Parts: sequence; structure tokens; C-alpha cells
Amino acid sequence: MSSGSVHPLPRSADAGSAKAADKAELGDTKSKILDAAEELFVEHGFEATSLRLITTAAGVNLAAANYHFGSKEELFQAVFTRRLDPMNRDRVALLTAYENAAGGDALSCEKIISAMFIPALKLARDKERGGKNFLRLLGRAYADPAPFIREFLSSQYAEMISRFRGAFGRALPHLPREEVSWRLHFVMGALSYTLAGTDVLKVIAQYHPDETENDELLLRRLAPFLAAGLRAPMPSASDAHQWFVDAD
Amino acid sequence: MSSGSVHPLPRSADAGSAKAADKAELGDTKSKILDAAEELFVEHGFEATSLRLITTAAGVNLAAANYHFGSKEELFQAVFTRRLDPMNRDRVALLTAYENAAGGDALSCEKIISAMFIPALKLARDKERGGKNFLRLLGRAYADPAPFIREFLSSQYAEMISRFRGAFGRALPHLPREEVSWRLHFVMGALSYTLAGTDVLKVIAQYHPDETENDELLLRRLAPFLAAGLRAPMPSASDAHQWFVDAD
DNA sequence: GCTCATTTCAAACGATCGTTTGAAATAGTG
DNA sequence: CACTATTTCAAACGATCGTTTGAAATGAGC
Repeated sequence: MSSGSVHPLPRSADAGSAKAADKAELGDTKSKILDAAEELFVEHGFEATSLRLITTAAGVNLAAANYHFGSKEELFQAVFTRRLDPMNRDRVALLTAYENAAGGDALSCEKIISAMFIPALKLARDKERGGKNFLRLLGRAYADPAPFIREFLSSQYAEMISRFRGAFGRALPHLPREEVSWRLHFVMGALSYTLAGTDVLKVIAQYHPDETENDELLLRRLAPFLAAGLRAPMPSASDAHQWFVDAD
Repeated sequence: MSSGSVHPLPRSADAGSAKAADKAELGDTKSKILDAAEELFVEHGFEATSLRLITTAAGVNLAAANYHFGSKEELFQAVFTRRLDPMNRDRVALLTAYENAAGGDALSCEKIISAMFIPALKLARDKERGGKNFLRLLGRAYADPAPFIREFLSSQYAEMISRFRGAFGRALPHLPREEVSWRLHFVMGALSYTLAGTDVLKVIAQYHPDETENDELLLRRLAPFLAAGLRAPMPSASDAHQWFVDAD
């Protein structure tokens, strides 16, 4: 971690090469690896997914992974940046558009939440194809203990979270600033958790996997739940005491 | 995976042997392994934690792990059952006590939530010692893709979830049964996520790690948030349309 | 003392991991 | 065509993994 890796790094031809076809899957090795990695990381997690499994699924040589990405960690980050970066940019842009449209008025919680959801929905509705897989991967990554994942994600999210915290603060002027941060934390948690879609809780909640495809429906259930939570009044000390009276 | 493992299985002397001292850490190999495993699984995750790391930290021989627990997966499950089983029993018992005390009346959402939280708090306040670590481990396990973890957890939680879904259903008679299941899903998600305490979102929400010790404070913030979400009215179709108006 | 079951130990097993290597294949440019 | 740079390939590297083995140590009952 002392200095950037110095793998061969083929001349990068990423930034919107105009001659790349829309057919998506015809991918050049690099894209094939990213697609396979995205799917397999979701299914098995980072540690349990071997480069051999990825490159075999992608139909490329094992060494191609290290040649194009340098290391397994860098491949993992590449999988994320490909989708996360545009999504978070969309979120900030949408929030800004809402704020401009509202003039000086504060946005409603639902409006702010929708600025977080709509770009995620766009991704799930599939950007190219594997968008749904990525959202599940993202939800899981939050709970991954690997330090490099945590540091990477927090840096990727820093700007977006800062912007949304400000928006929620203006929407909830009666709440202490610290309480707003907490509730944003809860919102991000519930959202990530729901997107992760762990089968554990699907079973627990008698979830019907048939409906899984309809993420929009899911988020339309989550948004009112979260908006109501955000608007909850600060509990008084007596309230808390009443709820948490010990029952030994 | 075809049949139960047939490792030597030393004669089990678990169930409350009266002569076991309260001093906790003096543990017999088996407890030392469980304690070390609990801490290391939290820190590195299941796949990334080797048996050599665990047994070294526990100060016992490598083979002792397989001798006492059969396999790494069974050790992982043993770490969970040691704490999860009593906690979920406490939850159900507390809910039952609340219901009996209320006679035929439905409980408030806050009361039901507290029946989920108080046993978790008791654990966090440390049962013996490592309770806090375990809650973080539990939160992470929900997001773990390993099938054996998911199946194990859903079986461990089945009864408790069923009981609480019924209680929430009575507390929220105006909501469709399916909506109650969804909101319980969100509640479990937010709770697990918060307990997991991933540093990612701590950073994101400008969380002050100094306060980390005070889990009670944390849950007293989460409970009102969740209770308000549970009580949210069903959104009308027009509401949803207003929130999710596309902004292309 | 002896016997026998239980637990600990050092050492090794086969398998798989991420990564590297150097040559062969391919594409680009004159 | 030849020349060069880029990409692919089979093969191997050293390391670490979960698990097993068989002998040594330990404790209980007599």
C-alpha cells in the first residue's frame, strides 16, 4: 500500500472511445473480466472469489486479470468505480436540479430521498445489463470488514453524503445537526441493506422472490417508511424511559 | 455436506456446569477458541480468518479447532449459537411478558421495538465480555453471501421473527399484512446495519467513535426513527407519482 | 501402581490461492 | 514485407489454506 502498483497497465482506452459498439457484451477481455467479477463477487464475496473462477467464467486467461488490473484488490475497485461513480454523480446532479427548481425553499424529505433513489433505480433497471447485480454487491460491500473496501467506499461517498446531509438539515430545521447525521446514517443503512437483498431476511419477511424484479415497487415501500422516520420528533427523556423500562 | 461430520467430539460438558467459575477468561481450550474466533471473525470476516490465526490468538494448538468443533464452518456456527440463541429467547420472552401485562390490548410499536432492543443491549453491555464484538459480527453475517451462513441464520431467527411480525400486525391493524412484513424487514435491516457499525458509514455520517461505547444512546436514537417509519400511512399512488417524477 | 479414554501436540497432507514469468500470438505503423 | 508494441497464453512460483495423522501428554477410576 506504500506506492501505486506498477503493473504493465496497457494503454488506457477507457474514456468514451467513440468507436466502441453499443452491443455491450462483445467486450474486450477487460470488460469481460469486469462483468464476470461483478457477478461472482456478489455471489461469493471478495475473499471467496478466486481470480481463477473469474477468468474462467469470463473465458479469458488467468494472467489477464493481473495484466489489466494489477491485483485482485484493484480489480474489485474497478468493478465499483465503473458503476458507483456515475450513480453518485447522478444523485448529486438530481439533488441540485431539485434545489434549483425549488428556489430558496427547503425540499421535502421525500424529494431528497427520491434524489438518492432514482439514480439507483436507473442502475437497477439495468445500465447495459448487470446493474441489479451491482446494487446487491454494493449493499454487501458496506458490511465487508476488509479495510481497503471501507476506505475506498468512504472516499467514493464523501461528497455525495455531505451534500445530502446539508439538504436533510434544511428539510428538518427543528432537528439538531447531530441527530440529522444519525438519521442519515439509518437511511443509508436501510437502503443499502434492502439493496443487498440478502436471502436471509427475504425468507424472514416471507418475501416473494417472484417480485424481486420490481425494484421500483420495493423502493416505493421503503421511501415512505424512511421519510416518516426522518420526520419523527426528538424523543423526550421520559419517552425513552418509558420504552426502555427494564423488565428483569 | 452430505451427512453430519463425525469428528471425535469430546464429551460435551457445556450445559451450565456448576463448577465453572465466573472469571470467564480462564477458559478451557474450547472457550478460548470461541472467544478468539468471535473477535477475529468480526475483524476480518469468515473467509479471511484462518484457523491458524484463531488458534494462535487463543494460545492453543491448531488441531484443537478441528478436534473440538469439527470444521471451520461448525466453529463459526458455534460462535453464533453461544450468544444468539439466548438473546432471541430473551426477546420472545420479553415480548410475551409485555403482551401478558397489556391484557388483550395491542402493544405500541415502541414497546415491541424495545422487546427487540433490550436483549441486544444486555448482550452489548457485555455478557461475560465480548458481547459488543458479537453484535458487530451478527450485523455483518446478515450480509455475508455464504449459503451456510444464510441458512443457519434464517433457521435461528425463524421463530422470533414470526412472533414479532404478529405483534407488529396487531399494533398496526390498518396496514396490509404484506406491508407489515416489509416494514419489519426494514426494521431488521436498519437494526442489523447499525449494530454492525461499519466504519464506512461512521465516517460518512461524521460519527464520533468516542461515543461508540454507549450503545444504549445509539438505540435510543434508532427506536423513535423506526417507530415513526412503522406508523407511516400507506402512500397513495398519487404521492408516489409525485415523489418519483422522473427528471430527465 | 496400571488401564483406558480424553486431550494436546508437531508435522505433514493435498489443494488452492494471488502473482509472476517468458515465450507465442496479435495488432498497428512504416 | 519487416519492425515494434500490445496482448494472450501455459506453466510455474512460493505461500497459505482447512484438515488429518499418529504419537505424546494428561486425567479419572480402580
